[in-house]
Amino acid sequence: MDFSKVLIQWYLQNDRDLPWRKTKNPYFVWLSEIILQQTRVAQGTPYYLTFVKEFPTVFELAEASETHVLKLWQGLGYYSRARNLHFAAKQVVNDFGGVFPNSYDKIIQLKGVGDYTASAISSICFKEPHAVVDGNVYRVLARYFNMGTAINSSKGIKEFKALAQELIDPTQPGTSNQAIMEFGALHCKPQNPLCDTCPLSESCLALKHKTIKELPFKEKKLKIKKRYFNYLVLNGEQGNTILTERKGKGIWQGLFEFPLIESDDLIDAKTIVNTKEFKQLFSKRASLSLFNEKEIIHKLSHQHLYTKFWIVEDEEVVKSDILWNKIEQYPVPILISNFIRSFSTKTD
DNA sequence: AAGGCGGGGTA
DNA sequence: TACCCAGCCTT
Repeated sequence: MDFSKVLIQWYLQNDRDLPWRKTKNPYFVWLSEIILQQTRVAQGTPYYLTFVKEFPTVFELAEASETHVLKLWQGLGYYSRARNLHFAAKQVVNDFGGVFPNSYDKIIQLKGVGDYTASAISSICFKEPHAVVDGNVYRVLARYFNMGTAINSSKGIKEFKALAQELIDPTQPGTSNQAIMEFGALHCKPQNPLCDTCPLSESCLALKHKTIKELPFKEKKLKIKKRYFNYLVLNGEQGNTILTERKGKGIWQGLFEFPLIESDDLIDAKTIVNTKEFKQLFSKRASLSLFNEKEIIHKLSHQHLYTKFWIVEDEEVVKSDILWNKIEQYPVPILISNFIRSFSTKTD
């Protein structure tokens, strides 16, 4: 039995019961694929259920506000996915007449859809023989064929895609694609793969050459940057505070946060009070107190945020129209969400 | 071709 | 701590 046949056989006996597998509606499959990009099934599943319920068709999603979409996405990370999802819903309505595109070439025109996602949707929903190559596929192929090519090099990307394309079962591309991914997720795992009970162990070259632990190979590691965030949290007498929306490039675009002063290093209250930003927002009689003695280190995949929350009391503050009891309407990063929870707990 | 983009699970 | 997760976009 050849490679794909073995995996499909394994898949039919071991597949998980996941909500998006109950449908071939491309809108739902698309939702699941975007949500699951760089995201574990366990983390993404509740978000999928929320989105399906809130936006039963692409029309509801297209007509929603971006803030609403981001609010439902809050906590899932990689927020450009949510903005692109919303944009793509409008593409489906405006460019495709509200009918979800039915081929790889059309699907990949949607914002936020690359080769992987277009291959997944077109194979699962429309039986087009496009092989998916996600993190699971890289791992399974690198090990089974003992391939040392870096999976994050342009050479590796082409090589693995071509190999996956050769191996796919063209008579059932959707099942074939899901089989190799599910096998990578559950059996040929990153750490401690289950080689003892592997249906491919007889012919797995990495197992034979004892290179399982080295594969798949990835080039270099990214360097983590340190940043220092000082949030100015107005604790207004009228139950009011200030939030601002992050715009432009960088992290958390479209999400809300308290007024932020970023510095090159840890700074004290006196330094903050003397900044232009602080003087613009608050009066001279404003008082400042540190909420967290030890800075909170919020870790993103590419930067560490050393964060202090400063509580500001100011009777004469001018621009403050956000009410604490409405603050949950705004999409905020987890860092801010965690603070709001501990702050409101403390002041209750 | 390289860098940016979250948050959480696992060992 | 280090790695990785149903990747994509911008420069």
